[in-house]
Amino acid sequence: MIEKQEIEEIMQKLLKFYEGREIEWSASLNPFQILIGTILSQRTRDVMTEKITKKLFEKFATPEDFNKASVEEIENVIRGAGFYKQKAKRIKEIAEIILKKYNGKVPESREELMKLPGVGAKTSAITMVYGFGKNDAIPVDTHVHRISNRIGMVKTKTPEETEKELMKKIPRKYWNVINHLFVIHGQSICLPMKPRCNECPTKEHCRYFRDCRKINQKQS
DNA sequence: CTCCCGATAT
DNA sequence: ATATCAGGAG
Repeated sequence: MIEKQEIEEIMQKLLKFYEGREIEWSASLNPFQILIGTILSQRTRDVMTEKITKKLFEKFATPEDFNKASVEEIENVIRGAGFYKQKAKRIKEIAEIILKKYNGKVPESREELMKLPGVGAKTSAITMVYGFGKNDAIPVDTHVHRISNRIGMVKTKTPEETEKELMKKIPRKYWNVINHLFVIHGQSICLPMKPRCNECPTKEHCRYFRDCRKINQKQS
């Protein structure tokens, strides 16, 4: 298992490699929009998510807008995203809860966020990090889970375990960048089925690369 | 563990 | 044709 010192090196290499590719989508959105956009992104490719969130926020922008809209109206806009019926229903419920229980403001704690329907560990963490600019959580999505296991930073079965282990091993200064960094990495190089290990800036640290080499080269 | 669920990559 | 995608609830 890889320990802290080496993790520091890996993070620095990734930061340098992806320098200049900062987050642009969250900058223009408020916490409520980050929350809704993140729900839409669940198990949905982000090219699709981007298209849909843009359309959606042109029609409805505030909790009031969503609360007034019908579930069918929301469905019609977000159709194309995975699980769109569930998401439409949950988005409307969230808008109502935020209006009535939280006075129109997105709750600024993970516990409260996770009480909302459709908001679990990952979505609440994303909202804290990108919506409120906090670094008290590590958003673990499929990319963070896959990559941290491949490299050998953790050895875990579930994203929840991964977050717990990563919080022990990753210095806090990286907590609010690791998600974005690993998502870019996971979409461009550390692909799920056919990773481009030859192009990877972390290959000399990566257990997956090492073991994969030993057996044979299936690089592209 | 299953279900939600459409779009796209392989 | 199958695997996977910025997952979460029951």
